[in-house]
Amino acid sequence: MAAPTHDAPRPRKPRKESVEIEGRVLPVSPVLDALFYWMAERDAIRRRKAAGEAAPWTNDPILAEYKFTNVFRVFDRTSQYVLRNVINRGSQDLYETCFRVMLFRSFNRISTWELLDSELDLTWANFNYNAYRRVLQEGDVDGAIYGHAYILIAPNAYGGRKSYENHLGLLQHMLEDGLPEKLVNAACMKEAESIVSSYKGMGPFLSFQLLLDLNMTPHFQFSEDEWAICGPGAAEGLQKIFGCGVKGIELEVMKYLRDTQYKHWERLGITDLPRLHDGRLGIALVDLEHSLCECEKYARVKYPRISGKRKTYKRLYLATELPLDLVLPEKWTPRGGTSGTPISISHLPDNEPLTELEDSDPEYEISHIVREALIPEGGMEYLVRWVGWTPEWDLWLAESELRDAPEVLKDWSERRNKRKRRPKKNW
DNA sequence: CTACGGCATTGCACGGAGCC
DNA sequence: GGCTCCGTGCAATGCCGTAG
Repeated sequence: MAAPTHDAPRPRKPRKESVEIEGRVLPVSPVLDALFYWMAERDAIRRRKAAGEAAPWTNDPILAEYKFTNVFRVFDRTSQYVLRNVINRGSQDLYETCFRVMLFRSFNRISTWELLDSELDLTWANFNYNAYRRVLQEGDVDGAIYGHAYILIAPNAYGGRKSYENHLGLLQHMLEDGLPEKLVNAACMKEAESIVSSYKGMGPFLSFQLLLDLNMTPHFQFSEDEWAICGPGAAEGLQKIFGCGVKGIELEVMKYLRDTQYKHWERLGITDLPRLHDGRLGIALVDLEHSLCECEKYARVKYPRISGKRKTYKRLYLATELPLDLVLPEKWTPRGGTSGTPISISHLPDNEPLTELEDSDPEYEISHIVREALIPEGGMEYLVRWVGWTPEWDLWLAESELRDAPEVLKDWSERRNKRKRRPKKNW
């Protein structure tokens, strides 16, 4: 059987590992190992590039071919820009810093920021709705005001006709409402998120992303290892690992992954751990959330048969011409000790092994066939549903592997024939 | 009353088709 | 080969309808 893609050797049966989280027994797919492997290799690529090594920086065909963000959000291109040009430049006053960060993320596009910066004095003290509106109106000639990292919704509640007018209105309203001060007084990021989410147009996910940016400023020291919003991409990634049983307990499952990370690094023989800097090995909760989303894209290519909402991933990797010169918020770096670093890997390695389901029942029972497909080598493969397992555990099996279950094949061919007759009504 | 699903809406990058 | 046109997809949110 030829393996034309990066498809891993296919297990003949569903994997028997499972974990118990929040009282739920969740089966574990190969994407679990892919997650830890992806995080280690993606961050190793970053460090190889930063060290000035020549391309290619990886032997992994998928990481070489497709574009993925960093394990650590702060190293992504736009975050680096925000840190250098939005946060570190200009007044460090609470309202001014927050204003600049919120203005940037309103459009999330470097060229828009630079347009505004070239025309206006980007301070809250001198903010003028109409002046900003005019500049954006002129910048809108090619329709390129918004970046594409997140889909930004123009809240109609702010009286404008164009999206950017509504976003300017939202920004002005948040500042006039004293949002920076409210956030500084919030006890934790979760509380801050509920404050930001109370504004129309700011959902939990966008609020969380904004708070991560604000947390790079000197004014905030929210822990990024205690709480996170599990975005849609990360939730999808979790489902590819643990099945649909993760619904509703995403945060707890992410905490489980954070707490057991050292066990997984060791189990997989990964010694070159991802690191924010040399004083801090491993990943925090927010990095995990970020990585789960990317790993889900990786899994679309590597495990196309583990189904998800989206089937393909097309963004190709293009090597950047500029050498990497990455910066971190000053307060994050470990000069003179560990205090002040927001990411605390305080969770000790947890040596509890994955709970193995008893091997007493090694045979998996086929419930029914879901689909069939001709394979290039000739012959037929069947997508098989297992008794007691959800659709994401469906496996493609060759005809020969179904020899022990002739009644399943018979049932399938009967149902298929019935279905084939139906569309004829249209003729 | 809440919770949840489905759908509309949003801006724009990307990639393929079709044209010169 | 280079250009435009157009469809698709995205780390989202709001709203409305239905189920409980």
